[in-house]
Amino acid sequence: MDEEIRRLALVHAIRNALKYGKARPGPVIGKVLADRPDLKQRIAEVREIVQQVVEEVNSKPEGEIQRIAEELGVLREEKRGKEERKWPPLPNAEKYERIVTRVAPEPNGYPTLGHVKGLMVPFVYARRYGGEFHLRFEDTNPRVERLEFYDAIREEFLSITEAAERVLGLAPGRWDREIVESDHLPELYGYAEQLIRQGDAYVCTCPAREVRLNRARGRECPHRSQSVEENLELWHGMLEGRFGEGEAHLRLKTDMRHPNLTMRDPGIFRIIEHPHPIHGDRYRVYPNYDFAVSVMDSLTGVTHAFRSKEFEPHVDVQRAILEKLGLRQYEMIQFGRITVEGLPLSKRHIRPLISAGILWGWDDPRIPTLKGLKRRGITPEALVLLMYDMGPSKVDATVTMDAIAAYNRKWLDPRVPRYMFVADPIKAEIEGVPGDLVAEVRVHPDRPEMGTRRIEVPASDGVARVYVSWSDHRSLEPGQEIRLRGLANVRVRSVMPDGLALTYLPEVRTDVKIIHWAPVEGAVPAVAISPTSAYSFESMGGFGEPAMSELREGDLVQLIRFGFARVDGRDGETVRLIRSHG
RNA sequence: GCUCCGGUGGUGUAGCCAGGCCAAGCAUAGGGGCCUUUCGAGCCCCAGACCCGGGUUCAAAUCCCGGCCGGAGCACCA
Repeated sequence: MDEEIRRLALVHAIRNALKYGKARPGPVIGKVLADRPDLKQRIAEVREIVQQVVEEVNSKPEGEIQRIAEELGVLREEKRGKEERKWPPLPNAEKYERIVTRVAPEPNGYPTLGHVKGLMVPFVYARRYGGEFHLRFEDTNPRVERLEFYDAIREEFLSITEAAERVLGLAPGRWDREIVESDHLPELYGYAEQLIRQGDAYVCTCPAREVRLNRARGRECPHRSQSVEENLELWHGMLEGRFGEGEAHLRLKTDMRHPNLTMRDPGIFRIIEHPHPIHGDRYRVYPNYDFAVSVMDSLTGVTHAFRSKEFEPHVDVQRAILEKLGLRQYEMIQFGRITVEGLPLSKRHIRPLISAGILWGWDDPRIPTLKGLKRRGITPEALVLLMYDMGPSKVDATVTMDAIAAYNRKWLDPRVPRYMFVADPIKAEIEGVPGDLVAEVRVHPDRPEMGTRRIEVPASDGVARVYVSWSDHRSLEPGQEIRLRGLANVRVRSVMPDGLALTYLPEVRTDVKIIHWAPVEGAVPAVAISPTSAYSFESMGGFGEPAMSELREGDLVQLIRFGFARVDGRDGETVRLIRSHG
């Protein structure tokens, strides 16, 4: 037994010594105990043995340690995996035969980066557990919901789930079921009536201001003691239109002195006199969030419901509703929200910027709506990777545009074609060329299978003309040798304010400054728009190489020495590009 | 005010619930290098952190107590 401990200690001591030069007893004890938790009972013995072993190891010369390591087959410590730690197992997963998760957005606006977490978390878990995943529209406030948002959510969510399947290797298939909550209104009315009959809900006709005050002070109002008959009568009055909006609402009877404010007789149904995007004027009474979400989750078999953590105080309310209705309970899990540094994420911030004409619309590339990110050239794959790395954690996270760019670059770099785009072009004349020049460039430097492209630069009387960018132009000095990438080496003869005179050099050298260029003949006019903040952008005009005329809207490219960009469209001859990031 | 969460490198975070494979992981920004008739990309390397004080324990980023600082929620909205 002791021999076994000694051996284990030796392995870890050697490993520790290899890693840090000298072994320390503390970590070695830790590792021994991690391997053999049963030894915790005999901690004193273990300590002593480890102490001895570590001393022995440290007294040996390095070569000897190497030799022992080889003999024992001890390898250098490798990095350990951490993926599983970010996505911990679902609580009580074993209690359920089949895991069912859902994402439940309200169709009240265009989805943003914030929605990606709400979608990814339940989606990843459903797939991981081989369970079921639902998309449920929480459309119980017709005043703010619009039909176009249902479609926008479907569309954007689909591109995210598809990207997740590709990138994370999840089983394909978007959501297994789509549920529109408002289709279930009659059913929900039934549950409301059940609560009234049980004496667990009452119709309150106090003005909103008074209700608020009473809840804050823990005071009951007279309606609370109405009889079941009275409440049923009033409830039907609500449904039939005998009350106007704000004149009556149905409240759950719980405890007006409950320490959790949201638990003090919360409202569960209210009147909204506004046509519903799907049902028009058919209904005028709608459940509020707590009622709708808990009953629908329970009814549709959801086992693990995720929501962002500002709903935490509502857990009590929802559990109370389910309990009073005798409906099945399920796991409720909170996660932290995502914000993007320096960018407005909420509709109430974005909307005024659009009406003021500062933003071009909900797909403005400067804002983190999914439409905007897409237009900027941020791929759904990048968002999935980012969100997966962030995990389902409960802390609020602020994402920087830099981080989004880093993930996007990682995804895009090995895939997208390269083009040369010269911003703020300066005309350069190359003298002494032996004839027409031709550059044969790869579409992608590391992927020859993507093919090559010929760029021709015709010469007349020994002179060829190209554009180079202003930023390169101003850094050049007469006499300097540079290379026009893929084309030729040249020596700078003179630098004029609006031009450049170069001399052709026949030999190829790559240990000089290499710059990009575009031929004057056949150059494609282009403009690159760089988002700089939610309120501003920078626009740079220039010329691209001839092949850029074939680019179509939506194409993603890397503009050499300029950055990644997405083709936004075309204004006549001019290609309009949006620079995603560097 | 009440209730609930948090404080980990310059920045954003993982780890904490179940103390020991943590002399603390990842990303970003920074520094250095490599690649080259192709890059501002990529690849490699470096540097850098557990809010403070006390306690429990063989062992604390992790548990407990106190302090300081920050955030969120408190609708007939979701």
